[in-house]
Amino acid sequence: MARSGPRTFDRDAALEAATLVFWEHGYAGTSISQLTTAMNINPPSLYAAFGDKRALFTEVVDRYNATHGRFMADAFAEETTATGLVTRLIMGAAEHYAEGNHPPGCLVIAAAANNSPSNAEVSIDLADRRNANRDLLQTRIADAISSGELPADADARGLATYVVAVIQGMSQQARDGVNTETLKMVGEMALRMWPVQPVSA
Amino acid sequence: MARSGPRTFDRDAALEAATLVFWEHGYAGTSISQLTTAMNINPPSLYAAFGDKRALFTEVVDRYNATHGRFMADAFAEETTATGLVTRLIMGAAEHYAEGNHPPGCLVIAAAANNSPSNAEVSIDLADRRNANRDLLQTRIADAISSGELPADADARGLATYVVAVIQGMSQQARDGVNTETLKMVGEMALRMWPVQPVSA
DNA sequence: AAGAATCTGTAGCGATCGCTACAGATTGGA
DNA sequence: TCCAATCTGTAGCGATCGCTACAGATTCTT
Repeated sequence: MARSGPRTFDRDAALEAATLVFWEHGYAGTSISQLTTAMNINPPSLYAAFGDKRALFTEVVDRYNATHGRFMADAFAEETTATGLVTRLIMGAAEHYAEGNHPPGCLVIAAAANNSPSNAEVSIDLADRRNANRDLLQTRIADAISSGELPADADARGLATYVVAVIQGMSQQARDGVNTETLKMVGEMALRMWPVQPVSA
Repeated sequence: MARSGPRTFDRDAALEAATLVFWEHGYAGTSISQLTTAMNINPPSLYAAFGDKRALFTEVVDRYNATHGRFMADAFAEETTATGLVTRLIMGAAEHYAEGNHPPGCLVIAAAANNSPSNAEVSIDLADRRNANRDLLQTRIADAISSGELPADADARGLATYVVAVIQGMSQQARDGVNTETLKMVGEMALRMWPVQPVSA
């Protein structure tokens, strides 16, 4: 491998490799040694290209949201009704969380679950992102209530928290080995309590 | 503190202190130093009384199930119908997961979410316990289907996985700051899709 | 009364952690 | 052509990790 001149490793491929390791083991369960082995670079290259472990992790989370977890942002961007959005979020989780060609579940939910006090900021960052998603969903549901799409007595916060809880539970079940078929069944059951049923295509 | 003779620290109180630290930070996020500070003993006392970090963690999990998480075992032991059992499990989670006088959520769900390969057995142990709970619930639901309590076309595995996913999601939401009132709302929504509604007392 | 057993505190072990100093070596610009 | 800039590899830093050797000191048994 070259020892000078333009960077010779594929930064994007290295970042994807780091994503898989953090996704499986979490921030606290992943060492620099594991990362450099997976990324096929040495520590000084990791630090030169990414900053430090925490900066790399932040970039990994951004990348995850732009790739593997993109179905959520797409659902928010493309669905115009709360019912369509929620259906797509839940069934998207069912479809993606146990695909088998990457670690199961969701990185944003799982990767900072256990941290020491010295790494608390990592956990807080991911909690903030999850809560921002729930708040966005709550806003969409509140809009649907205001527009008459959902019943006036529906509770936006409760519904948003329920949907997020179901998705987070599906992530955990996927990590516990549950397959896509069962996750889809869970998704369908979860949607049975939705105030209005989506029109079948 | 005495330096000989009968053990002078309260083993049970020390174990409870360790439970709280593992519950909040998880196995990988908790150091021996944090444990000995919380338990108010020195490392040799910890090792003499509990074995090693992993053995202590196993004992902590047993203690958690016998105390804070006891509502689940009680529900299995005392409810005679699947509908009563599921209602009690979900509403018990809502009631207990955000009490405020201990870390939020469920230790069995959260405390081994991130581990390095060298600690994989810790994660496997907790996953096995969670899956054993889901399997037990599936058995109870299957029995209810056989006995006619639930419709013949109900899917025991799907229902059990749904219930466990909801409980796990509620644990994660509690850890993300959601309060008991909202968790109860989520529990009630989750139960709306149950094949039969419980008779109100 | 004395000694064995036991519990505890102090100090520190070897290993691993996140990270970096420094040198090798290539590329590109002056 | 030469030198600055940059990337990389090797070796290893200080700190922290899980854990323990050893000594202090009390209790209990003989």
